[in-house]
Amino acid sequence: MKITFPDGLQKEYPIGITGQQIAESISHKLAKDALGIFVNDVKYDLSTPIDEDATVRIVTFNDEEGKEIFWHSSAHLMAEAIENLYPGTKFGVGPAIEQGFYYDVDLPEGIKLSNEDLPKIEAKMFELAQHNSNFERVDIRWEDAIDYFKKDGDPYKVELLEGLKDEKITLYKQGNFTDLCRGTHIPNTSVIKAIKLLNIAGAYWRGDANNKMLTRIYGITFPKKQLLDEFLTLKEEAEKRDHRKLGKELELFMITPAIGAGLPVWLPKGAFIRRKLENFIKEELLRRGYVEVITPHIGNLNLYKTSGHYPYYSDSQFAPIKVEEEEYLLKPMNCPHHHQIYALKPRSYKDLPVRLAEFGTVYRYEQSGELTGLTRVRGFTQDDAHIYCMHSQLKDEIRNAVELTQLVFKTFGMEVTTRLSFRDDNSEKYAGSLEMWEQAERELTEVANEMNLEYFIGKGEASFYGPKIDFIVKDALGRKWQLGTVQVDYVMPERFGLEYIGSDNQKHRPVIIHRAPFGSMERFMSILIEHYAGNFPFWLAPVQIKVLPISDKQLDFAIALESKLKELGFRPEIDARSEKINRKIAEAEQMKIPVSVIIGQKEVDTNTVSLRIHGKGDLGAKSLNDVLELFKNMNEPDYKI
RNA sequence: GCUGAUGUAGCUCAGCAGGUAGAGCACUUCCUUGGUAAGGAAGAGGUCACGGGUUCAAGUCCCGUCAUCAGCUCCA
Repeated sequence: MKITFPDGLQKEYPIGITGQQIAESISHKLAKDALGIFVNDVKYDLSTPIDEDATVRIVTFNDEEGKEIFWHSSAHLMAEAIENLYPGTKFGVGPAIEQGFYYDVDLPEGIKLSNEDLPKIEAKMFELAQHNSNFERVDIRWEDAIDYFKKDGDPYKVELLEGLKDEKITLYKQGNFTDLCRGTHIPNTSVIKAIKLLNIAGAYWRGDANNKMLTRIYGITFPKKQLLDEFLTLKEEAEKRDHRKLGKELELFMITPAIGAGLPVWLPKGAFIRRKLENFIKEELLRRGYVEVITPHIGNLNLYKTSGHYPYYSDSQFAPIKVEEEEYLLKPMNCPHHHQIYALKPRSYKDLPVRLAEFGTVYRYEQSGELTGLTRVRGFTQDDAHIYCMHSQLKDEIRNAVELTQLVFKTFGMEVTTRLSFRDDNSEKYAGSLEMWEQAERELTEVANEMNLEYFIGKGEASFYGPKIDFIVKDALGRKWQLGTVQVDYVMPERFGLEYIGSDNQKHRPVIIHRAPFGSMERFMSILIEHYAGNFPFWLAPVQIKVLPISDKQLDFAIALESKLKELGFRPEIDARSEKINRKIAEAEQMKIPVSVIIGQKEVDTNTVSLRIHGKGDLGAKSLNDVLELFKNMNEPDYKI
């Protein structure tokens, strides 16, 4: 039979040859590194015979799919180790994830694991890996599988099987451990050379908060010790970028229980950066025909009953405040307030689109276990706007909003993924008619396609009033967060009875776009801090230039320079202490200040300054004029070092 | 909210067989005026998260609360 390789090369092989044998026929190294094989794009074990002409692709740890197989098999190995150490453990699911794997386990009565137990499990895994156990695939009848796991006393596997009635059931066995698994797996445990269990946490069975909480153990493995070391180094580096750590070190923000959990307080330096971001967006809004409005932080509860936010999200809002028989809600959203502004007076089609923008602070009662730094908080400010337009204008307005969001990510050089967030089949979750939804989803998709956006579809990720385009970024620790969003809304215009007079002199419903390019200022800042690792570019840095006289003799010159820089609109700071220059430099570098200018007697005599750029080091003496010109250039958002 | 872990000086952390706290950095004062990542000395600084309990005695053991961290659930 004919086997075709990814490079187009074809070779003749006997029927029934396995992936492992094909690998061997190519090279010894490939045979050693091979973890699985794709046969006509279907994942096969290396030991499975191939019995017809096919296109194949052998995967190793260098391929994403190879890693997935490797880590999935590692999860089985961990399960084997756990069963060995804690007999009677019941097993849930144990998949590979982006970085490693986990297994959800239900430990025997009375046994609780903590991080201290992880090395013990690691050691057992390592020992079992050395046994060179093969992963054996067992095809089995559904009834027999049920029997097996019933006898084994594993209710979770039985429950999983209930959902697989009409499918082909396979078990995989390595050493003394057998698991219900669709595969595929690495040929042998011996390729797992480096093992690190990372952490341990609770996870509800099947992700349902009503179910029992199982113990989830996360780990990662590699075919080489060196790869593990690299992974751990990278992880350490990532932890240094954590915005909570940098926020404290650089004095950007604080969060204190004295004020309240999840209620961040901006310190002068953090507040400065945030204002810079706001001003950046404000200029864009002006250019794009938005007008700014300001609305209060609380509003009559009826407003939120009308919008549906109150009933829908009642358990994630702060309780209403009662004042003189009226109830008020700390606003969880800005939209209803903006709708009132739209509804203030009759609107003509000639006035549309009306684009109302506000940096609106909203308050949501997030579950205590959810709060993290600036990324998930109870009070935050959205760079919010609502665009009221005619249906004929909708797609252009969506495009404009998406472009603005893209401009943000481009300016800061952030990597984003784009998600079209659509409804799912649970109609109870959503307001409005199915036709409205289909239309809105179609329109969003059309714009996304016309703009050549690379996107994926998130079913069930829509808001209750409409679908959206969300922009998602990863933080330093690899967790995903939604930042910018553009949402189409046919529901709120109905609920608030919004209208405009068309050219036909009839009343019509406008469509609303909700959009926020940054999303939440707090969350955006958290990502921005991590993105720059605290090394803010010149135009954003709260302190741009550290003026460092070498001794008191240059103090006057330094003070004069500082005032001049201030006059020119820069943000300098002088270090006039009687400390050695090394010390002053060390501290300026540690505070990640973009530029230091060092002034010794040489500089005073020649009217120059010695320039030092953060991360680049000493650039030597420069004339004052050259330096000022450089600073002027650096002060632009698009300046690249 | 749930599971688990953690909470000691402004920061980073040590102390834990229960016998009323310690380091480095930061801070204050003094000395030093030094050319590209931390000069020296002295001093000051703590209701050991908070509230109960056990004990002759609690930072240390037990219970509760709050907060933080990891993950789950949720996220307009």
